[in-house]
Amino acid sequence: MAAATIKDVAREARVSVASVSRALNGGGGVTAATRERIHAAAERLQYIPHAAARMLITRRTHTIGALLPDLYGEFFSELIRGIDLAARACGLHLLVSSSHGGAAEAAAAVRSMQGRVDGLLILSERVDAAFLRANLPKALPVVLLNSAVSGPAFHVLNIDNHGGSVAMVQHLLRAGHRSVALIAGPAGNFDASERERGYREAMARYAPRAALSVVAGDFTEESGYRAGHELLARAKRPRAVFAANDMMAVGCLAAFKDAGVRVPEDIALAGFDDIPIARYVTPALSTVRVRIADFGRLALERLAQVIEHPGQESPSADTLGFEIVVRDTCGGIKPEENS
Amino acid sequence: MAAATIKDVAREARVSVASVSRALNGGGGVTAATRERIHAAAERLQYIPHAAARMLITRRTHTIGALLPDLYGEFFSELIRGIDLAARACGLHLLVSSSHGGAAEAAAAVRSMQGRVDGLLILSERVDAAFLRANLPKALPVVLLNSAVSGPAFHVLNIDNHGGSVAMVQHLLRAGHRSVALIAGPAGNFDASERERGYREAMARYAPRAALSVVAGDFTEESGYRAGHELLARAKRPRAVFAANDMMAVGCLAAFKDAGVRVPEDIALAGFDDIPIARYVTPALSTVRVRIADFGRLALERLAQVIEHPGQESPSADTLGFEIVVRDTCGGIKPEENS
DNA sequence: AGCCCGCGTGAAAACGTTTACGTTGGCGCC
DNA sequence: GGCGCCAACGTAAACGTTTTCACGCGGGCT
Repeated sequence: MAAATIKDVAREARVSVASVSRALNGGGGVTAATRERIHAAAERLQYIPHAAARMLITRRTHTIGALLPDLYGEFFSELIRGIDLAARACGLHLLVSSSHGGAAEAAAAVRSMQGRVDGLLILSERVDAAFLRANLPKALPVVLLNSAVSGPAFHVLNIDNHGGSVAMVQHLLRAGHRSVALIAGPAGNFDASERERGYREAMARYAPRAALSVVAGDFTEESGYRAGHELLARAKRPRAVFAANDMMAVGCLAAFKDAGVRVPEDIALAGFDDIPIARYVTPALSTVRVRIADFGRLALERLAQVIEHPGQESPSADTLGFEIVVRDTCGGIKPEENS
Repeated sequence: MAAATIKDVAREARVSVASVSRALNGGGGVTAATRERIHAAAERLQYIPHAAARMLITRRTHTIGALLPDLYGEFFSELIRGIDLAARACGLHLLVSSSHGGAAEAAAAVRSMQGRVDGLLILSERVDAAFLRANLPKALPVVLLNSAVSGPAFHVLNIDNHGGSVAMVQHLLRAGHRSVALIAGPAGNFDASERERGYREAMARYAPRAALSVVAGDFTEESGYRAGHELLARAKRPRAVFAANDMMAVGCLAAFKDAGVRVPEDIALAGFDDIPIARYVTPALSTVRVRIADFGRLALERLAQVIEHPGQESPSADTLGFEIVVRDTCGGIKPEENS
């Protein structure tokens, strides 16, 4: 017993396939009685329209693709969660594809998604304007996440990396820490470079005489752990450390603990993102909160809009706000937690 | 300029569409010279076969669907990561759908994936044998993850929840802790109940005189935090706590810290899963390691096999092994970490 | 009473592939 | 030199929808 087709339903309901299609999709053009009969027949036969056939004629897949980096850590978990929730709400399916190391892999991923999706959500360091123009059909709606690509050609949704960094560094300085070091993110990563820019700018503005101190990281806990040890080994330890994301902050915290350095008494620490575990490490991590799931939701909703009204929406670059969340690792005055 | 179709390529290469199809897909039936010409034409036109049209005739989507619970926490992040990696390796796309609260939602999700996927990976408490028989076409390959469904009807891949629990409880007892409490997972969850079963069995076997002590949780950090406080409030505190997953263990650890209870000196603690952050909390969390990404990979590879050889593979229930990872929270003798 | 309009319905084209089946041409074999 | 066979290639059907168009028919208008 192969799956029932629209023809079977038509025969069962003693109407033409056209009427079946109309009854099931478009509201109009069918008498209430026949619609009833058709629905009953469809029900009886457990009819489910063949998605591919529909895509073929409709040119709509009701699917959006998400191009992501290696899905490591809670950031992406939350991001996908937000996207997926919103997608379900919009009646869209979600096709994910991650871990394209090089531009070539990313290009392959984009190409293989061609025709399977109505639009693309892209979060990738490898992707710039040239890449997009080379690999994407003009018509395919795209929303870029945390991308350096700017200008009026593409829809972009960013986290306020720069603003968040400035605010956090400022907060650390205000809390009385004279020297603030940065554990930077991977080179070439947009978020990382923006956060570093914020750090440098805030230091220049609010602590112009303090020495800058930057140690490399790659957004993983392990790199944060290594960076923590590296900072401790330096001739003059900083009084505070700002990690460019929470995972590195968590790794760094572990390094400090291993070395017997107290946080925040000996060294203060802050992260970026406010991933769920941030509040459960000890001491609880002060961080720059960005509502990651909301970020994903917003991105998808924006994409859905663009898909719905193609060309109509003029490309815009939105930026998602942040909050400074003061917990236990950054020392100084601590207002009550704003949950 | 709409996308190029196979006809355009045929015209450009001065052959029929059939030859184009043969040249690009099947190896045989075309002269080397014409194949060359066709490839050149396809290249020139940037031809990408229309996925839907191909699906329609081929009845293969080259896509697998993953039905998951609410994607909260690192467990799912890792799981999806493993699945996605393996999918790419197999040349398959990944359609994810999460957060089906009730059976009705799950059914809707399954139905809407009908025809869009060649097979399904299902990890859901709501799904049992009856559900599957009611909502799935017989022909659709399925691999069940961590499912109570057994018997020869379905392919199942499980984590050794029971074995891991027994081993960890045994380890805690061997380390000298006389009383071990359990922070249980959500009711109705298969992993949760199996882990609880393991706890009870191990206690009965290795500490038959010790009182059992179980407090409810739901696999989130927050529930672990609450459970931690609840345990401390009890008349007689346990000497060790076994949390049914790492997230709850992390939450519980935070609760103990907040209450000034030292781990492991005052109370030992262990978790389950070995999510990435487990080693970065302080003290580092002892836990039952299951290689989550591998779990996802294995599941996908199994599904790919079933898809490739339909009906041929006889349903089997595999169980993934575990390791006890002794870090700092469980006290007692601590061998060097086996990374 | 005739006309036209609109509504419900059916027939058929179209979407872009794959593939079964013919058709050609060239070549070896008798 | 004719016969048949095989390889290369073309023709057309098929996949399951949606949608356009035509058709018939009833009723309100002039």
